[in-house]
Amino acid sequence: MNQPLRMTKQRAAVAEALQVSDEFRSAQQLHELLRDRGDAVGLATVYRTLQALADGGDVDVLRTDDGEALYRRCARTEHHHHLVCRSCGRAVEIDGPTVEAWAAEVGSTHGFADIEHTVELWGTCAACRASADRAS
Amino acid sequence: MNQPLRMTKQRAAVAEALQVSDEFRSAQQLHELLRDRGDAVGLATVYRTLQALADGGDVDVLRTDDGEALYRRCARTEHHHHLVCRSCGRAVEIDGPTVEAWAAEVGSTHGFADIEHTVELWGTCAACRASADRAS
DNA sequence: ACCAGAGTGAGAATCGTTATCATGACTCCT
DNA sequence: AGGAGTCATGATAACGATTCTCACTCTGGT
Ligand SMILES: [Mn+2]
Ligand SMILES: [Mn+2]
Ligand SMILES: [Zn+2]
Ligand SMILES: [Zn+2]
Repeated sequence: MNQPLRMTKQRAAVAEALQVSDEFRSAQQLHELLRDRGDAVGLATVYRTLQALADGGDVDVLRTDDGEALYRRCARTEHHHHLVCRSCGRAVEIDGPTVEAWAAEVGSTHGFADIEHTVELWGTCAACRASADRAS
Repeated sequence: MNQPLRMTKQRAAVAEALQVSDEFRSAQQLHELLRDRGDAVGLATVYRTLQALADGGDVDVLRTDDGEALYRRCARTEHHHHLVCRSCGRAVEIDGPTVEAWAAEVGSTHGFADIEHTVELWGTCAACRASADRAS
């Protein structure tokens, strides 16, 4: 039922690139990153691989304010949320202890089913704040 | 400094369309809706108007899982969140009493500044559930 | 009525993402 | 090793949402 999912050097390269950085990256950023590093991989393959990883729950995906998808290999595989730096993508994994229950309750209270929730925090990390100061 | 913002029949039509429905709608949906209703408005104008309304805080914007922007004129103008039906866009305005404080705290704890948060709940409303049953 | 300038809209241009499809790589069998 | 069958890749075309252009049309104030 499930395709074998072969391990190719391309897929390995994409996975590697994700391991390395702790930041959320777009498909295109990863594509460039790989090109620069020498492990050129077709853009289409980058997208395909990311999608596969996302479907398998191996990478987290979130959307920028303007709709661009960002990917990150998180340390934790269980459900969690993020505090992401708007300018560099650096992210911290966080829990919303109360949020989980609250979401489910609010949902059923209003007669909705199959509730899912989106909870992401955005901010500017200390490092980016520092370099912004330097530039002013 | 701020342009006058003239009232044209197009802007009125878009605003009207938003008043009417209680559901989150995409720019294109609104465009069609207006065309059908007789008040044809150029797609570009629909986008421009929605953007202006959003900037002015008069409509709320949220992003679909696949990045499409949805707009809704909410009853409340203060900060709030939504429980949205995945299939019809119907939405309920909700508060995340604890969430607000939690978000700010988590942010500063990790050295992030200018914290913003995204909290949206998705589900299937009772009405859509009913019509889904009927179809099976 | 008149005019300066904001607003409009058809269509071109962007841009992220997905679909095609011919070519290449891998697996398994003989 | 040789070959069939299958999955994967990648250049490129296609898409879909959104934005940009720019010539033309209104609005609002005098
Ligand atoms: Mn959660
Ligand atoms: Mn909030
Ligand atoms: Zn940063
Ligand atoms: Zn519904």
